[in-house]
Amino acid sequence: MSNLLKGFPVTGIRQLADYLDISIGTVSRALNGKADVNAETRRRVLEAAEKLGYVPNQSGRSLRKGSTGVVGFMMQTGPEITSQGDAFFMSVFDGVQTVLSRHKLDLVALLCSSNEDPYAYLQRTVARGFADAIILSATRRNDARFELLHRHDIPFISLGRSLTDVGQPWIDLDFEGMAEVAIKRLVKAGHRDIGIIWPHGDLNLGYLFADRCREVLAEHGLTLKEDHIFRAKPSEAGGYAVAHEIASRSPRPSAIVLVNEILVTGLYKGLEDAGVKPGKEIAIVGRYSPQAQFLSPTLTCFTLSLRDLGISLAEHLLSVMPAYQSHYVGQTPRVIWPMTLIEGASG
Amino acid sequence: MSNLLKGFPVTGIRQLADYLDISIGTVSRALNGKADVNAETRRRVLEAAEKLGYVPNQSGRSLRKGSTGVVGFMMQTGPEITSQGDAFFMSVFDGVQTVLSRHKLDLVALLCSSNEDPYAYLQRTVARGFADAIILSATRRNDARFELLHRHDIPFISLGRSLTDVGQPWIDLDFEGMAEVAIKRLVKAGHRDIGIIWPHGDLNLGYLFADRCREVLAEHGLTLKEDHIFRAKPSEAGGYAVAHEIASRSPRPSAIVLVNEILVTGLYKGLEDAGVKPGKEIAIVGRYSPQAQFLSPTLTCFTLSLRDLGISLAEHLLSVMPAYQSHYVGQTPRVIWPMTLIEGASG
DNA sequence: CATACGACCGTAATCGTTTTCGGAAGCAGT
DNA sequence: ACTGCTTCCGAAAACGATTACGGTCGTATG
Repeated sequence: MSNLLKGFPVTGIRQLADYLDISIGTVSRALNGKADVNAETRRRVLEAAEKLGYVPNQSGRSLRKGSTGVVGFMMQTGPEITSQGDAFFMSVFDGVQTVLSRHKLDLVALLCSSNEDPYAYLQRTVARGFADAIILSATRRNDARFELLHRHDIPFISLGRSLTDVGQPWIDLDFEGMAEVAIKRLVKAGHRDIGIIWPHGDLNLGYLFADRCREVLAEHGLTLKEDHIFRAKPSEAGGYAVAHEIASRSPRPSAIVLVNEILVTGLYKGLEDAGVKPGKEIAIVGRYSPQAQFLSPTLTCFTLSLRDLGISLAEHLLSVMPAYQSHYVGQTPRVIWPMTLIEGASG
Repeated sequence: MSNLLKGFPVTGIRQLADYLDISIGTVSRALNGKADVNAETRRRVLEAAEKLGYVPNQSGRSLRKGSTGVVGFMMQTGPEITSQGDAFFMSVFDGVQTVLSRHKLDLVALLCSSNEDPYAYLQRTVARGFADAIILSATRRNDARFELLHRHDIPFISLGRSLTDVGQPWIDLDFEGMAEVAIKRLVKAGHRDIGIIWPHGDLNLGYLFADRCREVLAEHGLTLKEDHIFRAKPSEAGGYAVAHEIASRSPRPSAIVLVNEILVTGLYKGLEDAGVKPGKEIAIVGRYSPQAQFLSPTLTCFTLSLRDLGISLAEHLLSVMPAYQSHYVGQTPRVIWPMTLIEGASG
């Protein structure tokens, strides 16, 4: 009762029940909108809860229910790890959340530090019962995390395909379509020797992209030379470094296509410093990013609505969460997300 | 027992205890490193837990203990919200985590969507008992979140000062020092009419920075003209837009100082498009960001180690968490984080 | 031999919810 | 008056962990 006097938030359903002089069962039912509770009683409970600032304890609730009401978005921290910048994820998060909040779900980012194994991290968090569902990013060529979540029967969706397939939904950007459009455009412009920048590590998108590039080039009787496949760290500095490699290769490719959005800034500068003018002596086609539009010459790039991507991720995730699949129980959704070309002066 | 046969992770302490044929109490004590358990027994428990992949359920544990073992980093999502560049948060997170993981604490990002009130969001998450401690960012001039957390007696630290003071620790970048060094440098170079770009919204750092600029200018017999204080949205596009305002003002300031790191890209481009060459017809001093180093002329800017900042945040946070203040119980830490000048060609 | 003590472990209470089950009361129909 | 049905609510059993408490050994001490 002391809390009540101090105007403090009430700390348990017990206190609230005592205050109203009814049982905790009824209070719980009233709060959760169950059927068999008198309208007047419900009103009193709701009113008192509001007045006293009562909020159910999440631990107790999720212990009993076996679900937590939170969705985790797993990502790796560290400057050199993530292939995307803050802005990328912030926008996607925002989309995810607008959907989740309609279902009273909360989104948290599960931050796996750069010196911890992602698989072990994920194992720990799912075993702890932290989240009801998970969104994966930075999908690897073969991604053991898929199997882990599948074994634990945790609903999840991944941003990105993998060779590992456990029947889960995924959404992936259309890197193959991008490869096709980009290569055809460059070939049409007369380029015969096109290089690509391979994204770092073992991300699956690298393979998808490179393979499709090869195919399209082959359709035009061209090949992707092995030494015109460049590796770069996913950072501005990585772009700068790889620029010098590109510039010094002989023969030098006349055009470069890349899927990473943040290293293009460094790439431009590096090429300029090496005396190879982007857009004039070497064509560049890349991905849109907020700063890409301020490069000169303007970057020819592929763009998409990140917020819409987030919305779609959340909706498809909900469709595989048993407790939430209200609308949609069709095929496991696998979406290849289209990107649109912004024609710039760079290629 | 069925789970055991399938090689599945064990799902409760009960199963583990049955498997070992000892009581759950002993298992718990063994796992938590309590004193009165036989060394051999402890070894068996640890081994079995490892083998069977047992991890304590977080809900049960935190219900009993009253703490969750997670630290929340609150941030707002949405493309236009975050005023930081690229991998700002990723780097800070990484630093925070290296410290927290040593104490078996996990970091999660609490993502407040752009269409939810931050105060309400925070209220909800603390009431749910989600995190043991909180790190706040995007500190406002007057920040009610401080009072909220203080009322609920939740340990927290903020990245950024506020006029609201409830005795909590904070760490803030040395915007005043930056103002001082930047202004003095520009004055020394002959500038007499210096303008600034005000960061968006009601962030406290805007006031701190502007006030100190005024003071330092006054020391040199100069003033900060009202119409040379420019407002811009914290984005590349915002920088582009404000560039035209700056270019068309008459008289036009001969130098600009700004604290936001991401709008400088747009600013450069905007000024160029308006025919005012950065570094030649107008000096610019700003903040370092990964892409700033690739501007030309190179940006004169202030930099810091984001990872170290994260480490410091975590350490100071621990020092106000009763269960963790092993080392440090001195004064409430308030740190003004120094930044170092990188001399560029822009000003 | 009796006692005390330390080492180890099992029992059971506890944390705050949700939910099942059954009971009480009221009402209608026979 | 008896039965059956609704409507509402209370009692109590979970959920999975931690921990206070007490009990059972063996061993040392007098």
